[in-house]
Amino acid sequence: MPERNIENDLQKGMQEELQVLREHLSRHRLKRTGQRETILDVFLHSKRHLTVEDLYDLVKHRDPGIGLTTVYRTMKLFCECNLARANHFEEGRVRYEQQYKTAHHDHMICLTCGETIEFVHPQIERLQEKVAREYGFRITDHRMEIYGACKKCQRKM
Amino acid sequence: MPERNIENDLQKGMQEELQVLREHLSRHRLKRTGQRETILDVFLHSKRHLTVEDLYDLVKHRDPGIGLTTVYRTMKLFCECNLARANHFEEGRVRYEQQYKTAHHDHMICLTCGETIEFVHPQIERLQEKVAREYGFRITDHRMEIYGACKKCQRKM
DNA sequence: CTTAGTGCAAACCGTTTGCAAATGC
DNA sequence: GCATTTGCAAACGGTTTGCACTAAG
Repeated sequence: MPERNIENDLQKGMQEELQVLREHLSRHRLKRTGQRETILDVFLHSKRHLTVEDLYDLVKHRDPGIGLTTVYRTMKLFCECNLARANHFEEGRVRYEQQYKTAHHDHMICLTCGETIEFVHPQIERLQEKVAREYGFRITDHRMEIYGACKKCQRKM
Repeated sequence: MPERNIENDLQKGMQEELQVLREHLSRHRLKRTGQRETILDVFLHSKRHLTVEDLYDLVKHRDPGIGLTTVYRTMKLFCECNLARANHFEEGRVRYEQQYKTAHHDHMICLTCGETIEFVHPQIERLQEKVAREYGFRITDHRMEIYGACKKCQRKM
């Protein structure tokens, strides 16, 4: 495994996520590899809602040897340890966002510029739970997306 | 264009949808074909949330000559005239549901048996509009999906 | 030294497209 | 007749898989 300055990582405040990953790996008798930690680092320092391609391009700057397949496999792994979350918006492909210690939120997606506004509305959350209860349904996950035009794009029209 | 018993169609109560289609076609100088009306008929008589493959299999019973491509193209056409609506749930592919004169609703999807419960909650709808307003966002569409285990499947566990 | 992970190329799967033949207008 | 539609096969784009090789434990 390539050298890694862990002190540096700690300073950047990512000790917890790195630890979550390492614990998950050892608990499942999986291996700690340079690729996995590099991808985690890139993922944690990037903005939200990235495609595997996006991530791959960023990762290549750091280590050009890492393959696209590894990024696919690693993002799936991150989902398993709840470091990432896969969003299937209304395009063909998946977009990942950070999940660890990130409060639940919903999305408002501008169809003109693509901007994604995150929001939470506790009352809506409560009502969702109430509806589920009425149907005897046990929630494991939910999503809400509002599509339309953001403030800026409305002005341009 | 193949023969078609329109009286029969009328009895089945689909005159309106058929008319919507025909009007859309003539308004856009498109052509009325047997395939399109057969697919519409199958679509209207089927249950909700069908894959293009599902539809294709059903259509083949009626007219084995119809190609998969035509079903793809036709479902897109139905979406344009608001007879159908495409749902991108958390699988790779699209599922279509009837849209004409169908009230807006959200989905509760059982991850065990795949059952889809439809529901509406006016208060949630109102709150969504309110949130959008707060951000100066103009809604064109929205979706809400709750994933989990339905009543039946919980009992089995 | 055993098992898991990697990178590459090939496979996959839902969907789209190019094209020649068929059909509606 | 002219433009649109059809069905087929081939292309496409995102994702997965098989495999020989490498590296972690």
